[in-house]
Amino acid sequence: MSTKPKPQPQQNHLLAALSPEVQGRLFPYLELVPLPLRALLYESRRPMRHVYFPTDSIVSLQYVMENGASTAISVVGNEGLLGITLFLGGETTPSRSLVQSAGYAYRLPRLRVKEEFNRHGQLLMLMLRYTQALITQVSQTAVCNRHHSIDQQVCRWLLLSMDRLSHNHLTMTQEFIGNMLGVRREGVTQAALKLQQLGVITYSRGLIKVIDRPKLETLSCECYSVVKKETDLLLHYLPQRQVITNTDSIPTVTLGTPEAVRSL
Amino acid sequence: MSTKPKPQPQQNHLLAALSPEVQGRLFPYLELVPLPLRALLYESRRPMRHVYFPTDSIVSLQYVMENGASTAISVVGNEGLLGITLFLGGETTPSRSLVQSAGYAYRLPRLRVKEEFNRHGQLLMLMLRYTQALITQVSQTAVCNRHHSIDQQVCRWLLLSMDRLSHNHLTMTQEFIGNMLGVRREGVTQAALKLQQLGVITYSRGLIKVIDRPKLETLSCECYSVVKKETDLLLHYLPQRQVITNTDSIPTVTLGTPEAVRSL
DNA sequence: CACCATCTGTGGGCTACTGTACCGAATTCG
DNA sequence: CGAATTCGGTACAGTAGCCCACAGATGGTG
Repeated sequence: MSTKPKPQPQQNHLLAALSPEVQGRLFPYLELVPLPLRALLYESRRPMRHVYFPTDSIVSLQYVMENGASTAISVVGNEGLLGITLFLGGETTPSRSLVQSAGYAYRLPRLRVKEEFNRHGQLLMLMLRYTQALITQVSQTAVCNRHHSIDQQVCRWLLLSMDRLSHNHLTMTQEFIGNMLGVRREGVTQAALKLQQLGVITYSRGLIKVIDRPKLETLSCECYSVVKKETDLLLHYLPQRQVITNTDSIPTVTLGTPEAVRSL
Repeated sequence: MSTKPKPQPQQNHLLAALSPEVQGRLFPYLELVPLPLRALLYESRRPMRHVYFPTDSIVSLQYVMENGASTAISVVGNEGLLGITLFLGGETTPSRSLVQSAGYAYRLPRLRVKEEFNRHGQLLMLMLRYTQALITQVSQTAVCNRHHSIDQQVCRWLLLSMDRLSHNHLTMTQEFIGNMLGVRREGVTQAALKLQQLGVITYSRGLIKVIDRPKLETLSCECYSVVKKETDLLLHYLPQRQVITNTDSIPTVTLGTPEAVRSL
């Protein structure tokens, strides 16, 4: 606890893009929470209490069917937020939010979001833009599920996950990837074997290292680049974008409550 | 042209849900446009000029891949609108909008939408709610593409389309349904044959009649009902919902310009 | 060190869907 | 009316992914 640097709100692109004025209003209410692997941020059809802004964690939106099979419909990292439902007006969703890569997130109580939302300023605009990027991702998942091979989908998944981390390795088992893509573990094994033989990745017991990222991109289907480009377009050229320069200038308030998060 | 009743703005659920005040501001700018079968409202990645509110037409959001294969990612009828991008802030999308069932829509120039949007009132709220319903539909398409059989998906498609019409027949060929679902025409033929043998539908040369709707629902996967329930929840219990009583009390202004719409 | 749980690799049989090809029936159009 | 086009039905071989079962490998734990 003493060695690791504490994540800063600005590591989340959306929070970073807010003007100092809005940051000043909101940041005092931000609460830093650790997101352990496989924690559930939201259960499906349950009311949500916070909006989460990941700093170094990755969270998947996942739909679980009546028979228990599941599919991830999108991936959210420090480029986005969880809980769009709260400002879209629905309160709940059919999907749930599952932590796919452990890390931290800042969260904001529902009430604060709505309050800021009603000022109709930057936060609204940002959230709406992000919503569109998310829709693109969900759409492309639908397309990919229909038309592309498991091999291609594994590539897409690795790339999407990598983009949301600052290093070239992922901690996830083939079984887990299978759950996310909605395919069998054996299918993922076959895909992983091929990628390893091609010298694109190496892996062992849940630790995947990406060696040749450019090649990984060529092996993926177009779905990855469509999502990537669209997300960059919508979120990377934001007004007021702040680069993280001095990491200790902004006060963060409460330290996390793990047990509040962990529900499975 | 003389016999058919002219569609009224209130046939669109979203327009109908607006208060008289907002209606008074917006309706003078509504333009009625006919949407012929297979017209393209928006081409992918092209700027949009209007938001469309279908009255009795159905429009599909469709993604076309580099190799020409396509998949519909959602269906929009009089419960919704086309052009969410315009208020989400993105201006364009990777998907295109294709008329799936001919009819009419009212459209509003981009500028008017933004103007009304900036008032941060009902229209914003409505659009956001609809956006969430749309996300649900796209998500469920992704799930369905992954896990369900062509038979089930055809059922889902028929039901989603039926819900957006006021009668029990659909005008679409098996080839067309194949394009929408992203499967071969032959697969749709097999599914249609089964449904006909079960006495659920009859069809001939692009005209499908649904005879036993309850049975159709049981044959569909859960994806249909998830979308249906979520949409009802979000949009059917809207504040200020107006029932259409007198159809000629509200003035509509301009008559449509077909050639402006037809781009394929 | 021995054990155990977890993770990964492999094989056989099965099914749904694909690609291709062809044909008849219905409808439209010159 | 005859030709052309569209729509729907059928057949067959090929394959990707599924279900099931089992086995080897790795790493943590008592």
